Amino acid sequence: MNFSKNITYWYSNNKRDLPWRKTKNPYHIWLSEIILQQTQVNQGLPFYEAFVNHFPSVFHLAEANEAEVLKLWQGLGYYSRARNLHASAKYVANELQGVFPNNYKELLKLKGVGDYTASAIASFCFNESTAVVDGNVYRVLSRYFGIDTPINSSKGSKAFKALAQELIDGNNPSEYNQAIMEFGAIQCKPKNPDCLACVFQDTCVAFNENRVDALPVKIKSAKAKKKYFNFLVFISDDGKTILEQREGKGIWQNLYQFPLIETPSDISETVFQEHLSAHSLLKGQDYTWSLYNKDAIVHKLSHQHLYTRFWIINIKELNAQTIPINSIRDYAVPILIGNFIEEFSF
DNA sequence: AAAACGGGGTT
DNA sequence: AACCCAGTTTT
Repeated sequence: MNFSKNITYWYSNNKRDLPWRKTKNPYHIWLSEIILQQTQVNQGLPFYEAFVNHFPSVFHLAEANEAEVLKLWQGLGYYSRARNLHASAKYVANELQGVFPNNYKELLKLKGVGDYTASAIASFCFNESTAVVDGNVYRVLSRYFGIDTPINSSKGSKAFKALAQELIDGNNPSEYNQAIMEFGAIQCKPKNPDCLACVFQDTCVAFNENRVDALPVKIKSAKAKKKYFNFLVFISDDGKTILEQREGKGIWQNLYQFPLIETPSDISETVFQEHLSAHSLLKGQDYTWSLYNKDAIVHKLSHQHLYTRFWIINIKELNAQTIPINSIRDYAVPILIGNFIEEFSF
């Protein structure tokens, strides 16, 4: 029994029952793969159901507004995935008459579809023998073969892709690709893998050399930078507030937020008062304000730690583009804002 | 080659 | 606090 046969057999006995495993429809597989990028199955599952229900076909998705797509994506993170998903849906619907590309090379042309996702769709839907290499595959291969090349180096990504491609079962690339990922997800886990009940115990290099905990090797990323966000939650006497759409580069592109004052460090109420006095929206206006959260809310992204304060500003009238507070839940917002909206009694 | 890009779960 | 997740794109 070789590696591929063994792992495919393990899969047939241990795989989870997941909705995208009941279909070969490339639209559904594509949706699931984009949603699952850097996202655990349990987190992605409800979003997959929501997208399939809300957009039953690629044409429904293509005809939606980006705002609607972002709203449904709210809370899942990496919002470029949603923007690229929508752009690619338009491309498939309008340029390809709704017919998905049926091979790795053409799939790679879709925005948001890289090497992993193109390989996944090509193999799952069209039985093309292209190996997937995701975080699970890196872990399983580095341990089984005892490879300590950093998985996130360019040398490593090429080497592991080549190895995976050598190992793929050409007779059943779909099952094999899913098998090695599932094996990594539920048995050859990052921490406390179940080596004592592993079918590869005899031949796993890491297990036999006691190097399981040392593999895979990964180059450490830079520490997260701290940022200081002050959100201005305006409340007018006639029930309105202000939401602004984020634009340009950076986090949360095209999502909405309360007007933001970013400062180089955490600020006191005294310093905040100075910012407010200089604010264009409030020139010559009567208003009262209060700080919602005495301790900064720390919102942790992979590369930034956001120290956040919400400042409530009551004002008679707003001379700016406003929205009715009772429609605030229609807008796609970062979960940091969404949590505040749910928590705060307007 | 390195950094940017979210949010949630585990250890 | 560090690490990980069915990665991709930009710098």
